[in-house]
Amino acid sequence: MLSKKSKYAIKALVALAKHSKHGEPMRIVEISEQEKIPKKFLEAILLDLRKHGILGSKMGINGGYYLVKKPEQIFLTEIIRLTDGPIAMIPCASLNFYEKCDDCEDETVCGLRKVMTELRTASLAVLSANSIADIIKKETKLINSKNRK
Amino acid sequence: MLSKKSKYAIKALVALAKHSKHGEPMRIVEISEQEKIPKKFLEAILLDLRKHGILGSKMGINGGYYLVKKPEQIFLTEIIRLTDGPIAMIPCASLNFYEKCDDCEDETVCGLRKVMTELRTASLAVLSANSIADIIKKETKLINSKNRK
DNA sequence: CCGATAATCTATAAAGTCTATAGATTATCT
DNA sequence: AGATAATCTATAGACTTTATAGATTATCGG
Repeated sequence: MLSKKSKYAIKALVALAKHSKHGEPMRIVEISEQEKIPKKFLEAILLDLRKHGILGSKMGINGGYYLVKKPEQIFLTEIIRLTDGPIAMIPCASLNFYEKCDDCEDETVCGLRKVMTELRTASLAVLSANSIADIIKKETKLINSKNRK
Repeated sequence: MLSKKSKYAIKALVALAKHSKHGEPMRIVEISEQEKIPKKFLEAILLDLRKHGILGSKMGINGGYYLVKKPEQIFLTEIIRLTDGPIAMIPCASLNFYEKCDDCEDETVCGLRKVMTELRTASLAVLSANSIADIIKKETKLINSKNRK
C-alpha cells in the first residue's frame, strides 16, 4: 500500500501544477485546505520535496511553494521512491533499493523472486508512464465524459 | 512492500507443496529450519493459513501441517490478500478491500485513483497468474538453465 | 526599519503495525 | 502413561505512520 505521505505528496503536486499556470507560489494553507491534507504533515512533505529539487519555496508575504520541474517531467515513480522507497514488493526484486534476503541461499534460483520481478516490471510500466501532467489530463477526461452523460 | 508475514507464508506453502508428494504432514520445526523462518512467528502464520482452509493440521507424533488445497489452486492473490490485505495501492482502487477516501470529493473524477486502478489491474494480472505450483516450476526452470551454463 | 506573514527547523508523541518471544494447554500416537 | 507436536493466550520491542507544538528565520509592504 501507498503511505498517506506519498498520496498527499502526489495530491499536493497536482494542486501545485494546476495553480502554477499563474507562476506564483502557493501557500501551504491553501494546498492544505483545498486538498484536505493536515497542515503540519503537509509541511514536512513539501519540505522533503523541496530538498529533492522538485519544489522551490519563497518565504514571507506572497511566499509559498512552487514547482521547479515541469508537471510533464514529474513521474509517479520518482515521488513514490522518494517518499515510500522501493516499488518492488520484496527488496531482492528491487532495482533502486536492492537488498539480499538473509533467508535465501541462492536468489538466482528463487521462484518467488522471479514472480516479484515480473510484478515489479509491470508496476514500473504503469508508474513510469504517468506524470503529474498525466494525472491532470485523466482528471479532465473523466470530468468531460461524466458531463456528457 | 510485502510484509515478512506474507513472504514467509508463501515460502512455507512452497516447502509444504514440495514435501507433500509424500502426503504426510510436515512439522513446524522442519519448515522453520529449512526455510530459515523464526519458529514462533511461523507458528502464527500457519495457524492463520489453517483457519482460512488452505492448510490442515494434525497433533501428536507424526503430526504437522499439510496442504488441503492443491498447489495449482493456491494463487498468490489469495495468500497476499489473506496476510497483507489489499493488492491495490490505495483503498479506493481496491476490489476486495474498497474504502472511500475521506479527503476526496468525487472519486469517479480522481486522476490518481484512475492510475492506481490501472496499476491494480496490472498487478492482479501477474499475481493471479501465479500459483504455488508455478513458483516451484519457475524454480526448477531456473535451476536447469543455470546448470546448462 | 518595523511588523506582519509565511516558510523552516527541532523536538516530541500517540497510534498502529511488524516481528517476534514465552509459557501454558490440548490433542494424538505408541 | 508418556512423549510429541500443534494450539492458544498474553506480551513486548522496534519501527513506521501520522501527526502536533513551539521557536526561528526570511521576506515584503509601508
